[in-house]
Amino acid sequence: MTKAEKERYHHGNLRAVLVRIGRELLETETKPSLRAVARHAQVSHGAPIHHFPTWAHLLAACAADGFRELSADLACAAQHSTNAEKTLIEMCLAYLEFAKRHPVVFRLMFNNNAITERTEEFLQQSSAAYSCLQDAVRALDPDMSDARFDTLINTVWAMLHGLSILELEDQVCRTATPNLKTQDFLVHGIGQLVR
Amino acid sequence: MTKAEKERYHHGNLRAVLVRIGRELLETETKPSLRAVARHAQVSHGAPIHHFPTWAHLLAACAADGFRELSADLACAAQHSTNAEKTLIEMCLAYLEFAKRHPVVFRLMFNNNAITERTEEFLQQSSAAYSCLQDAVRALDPDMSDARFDTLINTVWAMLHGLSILELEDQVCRTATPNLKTQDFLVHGIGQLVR
DNA sequence: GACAAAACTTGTCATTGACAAGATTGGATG
DNA sequence: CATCCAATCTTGTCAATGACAAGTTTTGTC
Repeated sequence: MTKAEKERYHHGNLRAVLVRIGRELLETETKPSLRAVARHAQVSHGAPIHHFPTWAHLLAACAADGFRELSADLACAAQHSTNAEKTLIEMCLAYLEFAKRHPVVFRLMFNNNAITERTEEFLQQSSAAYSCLQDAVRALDPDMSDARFDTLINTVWAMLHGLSILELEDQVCRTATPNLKTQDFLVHGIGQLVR
Repeated sequence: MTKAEKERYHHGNLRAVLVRIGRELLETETKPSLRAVARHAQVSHGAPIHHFPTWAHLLAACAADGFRELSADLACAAQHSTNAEKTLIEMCLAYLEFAKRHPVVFRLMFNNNAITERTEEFLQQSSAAYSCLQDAVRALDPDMSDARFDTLINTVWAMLHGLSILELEDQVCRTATPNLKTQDFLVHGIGQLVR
């Protein structure tokens, strides 16, 4: 049986479809809801409950899916670099790009006001993404002390995430002419931290 | 007429009370709502509408109130320092403390997923708070170039805000023993940026 | 081929945000 | 001081939502 387009009672793929549509509606609609997701998926309003007991669980799944995609982007950005510092910079730029490409889901992923259900899947995917960044920082100097590592990972991630939010909320300060790019601030800031 | 406890038809102070209760419910309840705020304020469910046309407007007012308080905290932190760098550090620590003290409102203030109504009051209070930080950065060297200023303000704010979020979401990495404090990371990071 | 579990539908309920119409109050004006 | 108007508040209503329950269809397993 092809899982493709058969109009059958058992959707067979509903969970993944709900997450995909959920992410779409989050980005495009002002008032996404479980029922709206169900309508777009062409199923009844009660169908999603078997995959997501509450709306919060679907949100957590959308966020987890975002982390999955982010991890992939980070891994992809890392694979073409020669030295460790360039790798880290590339990953940071990929992170920033992800934020700009999926603003709503990005905000959701890191907002514990919205993520009220910290699903197993959510925790797993979120820490997997963190691991990518941690590995890249550790690679700067495999022999660094624990204290140095803590300092680096926390300051780098803070800089990276903070600047992504600034960019997202359109609050990057630009008084100089010609304007400096957000990427410039990011590369400069990370560069200062890792030295 | 004392505006204090008179049980009267015209509340007289309702707008401020709604914001206060709104902020309280945001921090304590899992499912705050316009009607719940009205109940706690002992007014009918229709009363808030004359002060806040929609729930989003009340959220914006709560966020604006948060920015107001943040500005006060920043100003207070700044007034007892001698040199510009120490002043900036003190303000950063106050910012972090504010985030820890009001986690939900803090997340709200900087989350444009939730703030769908960018009220005049909200924009005003938010940029007022930014101004505090900008002034402190400018004071590091009143003669710095625009490019230098842009770089500093954006990296400092990114570090500060990013680390506050890390702390809030309990994702500060601590592998070293004894554990380093979040404040240590912050002071160290800011120190590296301003030199 | 039967049967149990999973997936989906339909129906229902309390709650919510938003709106409308009416009641009450305070203050400005004469 | 009397009047009147606008602001404030109440009550009632409606569609939409999340959550749940009960019933129906399908899948897969023995």
